[in-house]
Amino acid sequence: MKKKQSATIYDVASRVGVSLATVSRVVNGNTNVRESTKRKVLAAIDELGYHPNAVARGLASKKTTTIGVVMPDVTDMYYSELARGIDDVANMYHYDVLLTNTDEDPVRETMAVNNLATKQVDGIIFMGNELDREVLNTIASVDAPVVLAGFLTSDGSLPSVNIDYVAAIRESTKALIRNGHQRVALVIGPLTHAINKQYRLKGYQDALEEMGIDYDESLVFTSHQDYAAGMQVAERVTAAKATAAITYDDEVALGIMNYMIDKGVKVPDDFEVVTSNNTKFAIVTRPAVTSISQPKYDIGAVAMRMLTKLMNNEILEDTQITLPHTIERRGTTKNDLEIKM
Amino acid sequence: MKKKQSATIYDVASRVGVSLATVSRVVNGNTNVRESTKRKVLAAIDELGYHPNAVARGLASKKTTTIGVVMPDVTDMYYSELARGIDDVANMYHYDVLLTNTDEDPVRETMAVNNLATKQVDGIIFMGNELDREVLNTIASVDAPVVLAGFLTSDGSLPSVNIDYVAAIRESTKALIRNGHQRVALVIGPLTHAINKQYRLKGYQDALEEMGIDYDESLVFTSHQDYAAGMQVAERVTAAKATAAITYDDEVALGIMNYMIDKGVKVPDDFEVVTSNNTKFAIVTRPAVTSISQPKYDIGAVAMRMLTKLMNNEILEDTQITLPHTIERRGTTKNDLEIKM
DNA sequence: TCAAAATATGCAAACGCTTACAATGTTAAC
DNA sequence: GTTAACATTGTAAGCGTTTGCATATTTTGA
Repeated sequence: MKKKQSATIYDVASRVGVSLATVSRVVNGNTNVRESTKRKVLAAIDELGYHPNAVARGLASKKTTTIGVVMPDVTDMYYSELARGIDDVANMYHYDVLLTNTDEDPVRETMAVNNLATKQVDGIIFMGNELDREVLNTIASVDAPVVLAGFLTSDGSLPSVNIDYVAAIRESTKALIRNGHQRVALVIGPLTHAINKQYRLKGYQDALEEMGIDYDESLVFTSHQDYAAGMQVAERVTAAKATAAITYDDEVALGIMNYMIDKGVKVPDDFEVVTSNNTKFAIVTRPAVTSISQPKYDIGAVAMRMLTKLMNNEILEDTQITLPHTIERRGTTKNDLEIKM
Repeated sequence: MKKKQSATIYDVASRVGVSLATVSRVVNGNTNVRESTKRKVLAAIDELGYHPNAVARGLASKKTTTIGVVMPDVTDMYYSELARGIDDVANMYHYDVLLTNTDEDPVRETMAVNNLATKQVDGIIFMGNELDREVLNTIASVDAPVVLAGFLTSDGSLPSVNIDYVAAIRESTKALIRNGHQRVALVIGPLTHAINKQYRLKGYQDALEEMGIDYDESLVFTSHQDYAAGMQVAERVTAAKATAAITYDDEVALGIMNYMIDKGVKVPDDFEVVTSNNTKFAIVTRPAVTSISQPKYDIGAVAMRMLTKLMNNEILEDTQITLPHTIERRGTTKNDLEIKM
């Protein structure tokens, strides 16, 4: 049933009348091969339809030209855009990508990393919201470089690429306050996550302080990262008498916005919304959602580029990379929304 | 810098005082091992932190427990949901997933398949809209089973899982016609693709015929699979004096809907829209979009399940699987939209 | 108690390639 | 014509497993 067993390096060697080593050299682009024999080898390779076996190659060379990507969920726009950036530059450097969804479950994250180690990946890119202690240990025990994309640990012990979350949230919060809001809700993920507590919340608090508004804990909400959760939190936001909200996730923002619209609250006239990820979700609604614009594709791409260097044992001049962000003003904020840094 | 070289099967064998073969047997769950030695081996494995090297294993056993997934774009909701279904059942059967984005470029699709063959994947799941001749040849030359998810070839030469596109489009078209529309636009992909010409267009034509309406070619539009393209085609749809549209892609549907809304056309009062994929995009807008509901996750899951059987050399009783679809009635169609089969 | 049957274990040959190192062939300067 | 220096090619030892076959070792039945 199956096609004929593909030729091995031995087949082409014997056909040309040279040794395995020579064939291996031409396959790997080694320069020390006479032009004429190189041509003959190439011809034989072509005739036999020889394709080097990557597994054997990996065993012999200890390099698999494969990297692992562990992410919460491919189905989440934010992560899939990062993944696309990763994949594109991975291909550029001839790496393949082994993808794993974890739903942010530390157990599955640990298993994923271990599994990738077993498969001898040359490197790993890790996405999520927080690094569980156990996962961190696992990562540390793995003999492959790891870089974080789109989040970071509080101690910066692992290379990562992100935007300046503190500044991004600070700017948007201030812009909202300048728009006349005294009660701006902040909807983020669990405060047990460094990215939420030390960065997003920090940016929010900084803005309040700069604008001379007292911090009110009851305006900070925790929500899951999906549309339904947004709808739910919207009720609490309303109860807290907030007149504007900043969210960390686009789907959550849409949930909030639609809750308002469905309740007859005018957006942006009576309620303004700013979200954080600027995925396609932010532009397909009416009104479209004002958002912090993260260079998602680039975050993935840069993370992958860092990883190639690490895999190549190059020294990174900077392990904590911060990419620039902007604010995309759209219909969920009043036209006079003023963005100042 | 790097952690100590991990232990090999040899290390645990010598520690316990047994041969490689025995260790290999316990690792692989072979039953022919005395309970007492099995315990000792397991203990040694634990102490040494031994993890079998999947690459070596792959070389020796000719099985990599890895499958390849080639898809147009992870960033596309439709495909990423299929991918999630694939990934989940792949994990269930202990397979890892090698992911490749092709943007539907036949050249990249060919490269992807060849590359996966090189990496010795045990099977491949292919997504897209059409199989180019060259790609088809490449697939045929690969020594690994392939199953198509979410599309099919006209000759059914490859296993695949889909919904009944003809029926789905026929039903929605008829429902729209019953709602009083004489000019229903059909927005699909290139007619060079079997899935568009032989299935979607067919369903549309069948509906017209059954409802006694003449087929008007000028109501059939071709569009790229994204939001901006939807906006563009909307203009042509308007010019053609269509009063309703059926689209093959949710982003396209949103583009059309927003174009209408922006032009002051009331949806659904003056224009009705039905889309095909029922992704999150269809529910986050106001109005939410009526859609054919495909079991996307299941399509991926079932495709993967088929693949496991194929990889296991089991016989498939049915190679062309059709999963049931429904119609999700939402705000872009009038409430009295009547769905009949 | 012993041979035969059933279980456990070991041996060693693959698997297909990379890569030091050794060997051979060429070239060029004198 | 030599020989040193360089370019080209070959040898063979791994890489870490799996697995068919041979060799113990234990169990079973009479």
